[in-house]
Amino acid sequence: MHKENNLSKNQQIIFDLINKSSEPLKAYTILFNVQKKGIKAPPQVYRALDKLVQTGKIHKIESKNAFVACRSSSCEISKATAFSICESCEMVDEISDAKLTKYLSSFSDKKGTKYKRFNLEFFGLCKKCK
Amino acid sequence: MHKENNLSKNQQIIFDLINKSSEPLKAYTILFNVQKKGIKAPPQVYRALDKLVQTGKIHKIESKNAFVACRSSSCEISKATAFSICESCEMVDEISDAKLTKYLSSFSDKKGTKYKRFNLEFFGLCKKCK
DNA sequence: TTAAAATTTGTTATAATATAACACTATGTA
DNA sequence: TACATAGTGTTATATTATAACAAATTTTAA
Ligand SMILES: [Zn+2]
Ligand SMILES: [Zn+2]
Ligand SMILES: [Zn+2]
Ligand SMILES: [Zn+2]
Repeated sequence: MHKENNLSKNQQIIFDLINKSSEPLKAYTILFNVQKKGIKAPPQVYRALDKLVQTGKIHKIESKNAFVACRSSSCEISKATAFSICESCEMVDEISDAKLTKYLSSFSDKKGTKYKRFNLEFFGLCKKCK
Repeated sequence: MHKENNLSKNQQIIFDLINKSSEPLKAYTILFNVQKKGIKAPPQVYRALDKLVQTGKIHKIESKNAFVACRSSSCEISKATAFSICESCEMVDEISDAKLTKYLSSFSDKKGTKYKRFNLEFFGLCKKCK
């Protein structure tokens, strides 16, 4: 019986919470919300988050220290992430743009160096806030 | 006598330190290194950092919670920042690439929304580490 | 020049984010 | 089975960042 790509109990609880959320969740907000399910301490949350990030189920929004579920068809297990972030309402959307992904994935700097991963964060006002 | 775009004493001390550094500096590393100059507490460091970021003299590397001096001719007071980050030696370089800046500054998402600022971080191995 | 306004500083305390370390349990593999 | 790998629970602590308040300095403009 080989291992399916299944999540462990804590990983599933935390993924479900993030996946249902319409906004990025912070680690301690997550902790507070899963305490009734038996997850009581920060390391339990951070370990699950680490694993979910590694496997591309969620992403960390670095400028906010918060986490969102992956919604992209082109991020390719987190090698190529792009987000739009509203500076007014804090809403975050993952950008799925094959052309953008291709452009950045093939980018090479002035020394000709190519990179194996990127993370891009756009800031502005979302449709609702404009 | 109008205000030149000069830095205050603490701002200058902290900028000099970051500017001389060949690697990103963290806030508490900075604090430790400027204590002999009379800057004794975290708020003094964070206030100077905030101001230096606002004025585009330095940038925060979000994935590392660390700060580097601006070295770009095309970041336009931090509206368009791009960095390469070595996953082995932790080296960070600001990318100055007019074409990249132009491409991303004019990017609009599927709803036609444009953004006023972006931050891009590339990850890989630097020349030395390859 | 002088008084109000804005900025910067110094200081103490505390909030928010993240990891170390260790003992133990569950699951996958041979 | 037995070994390895991954996940869990727990306590303590490290790291990053801000709140709040008083004082000093610099800028602006009457
Ligand atoms: Zn994704
Ligand atoms: Zn908004
Ligand atoms: Zn710059
Ligand atoms: Zn390197």
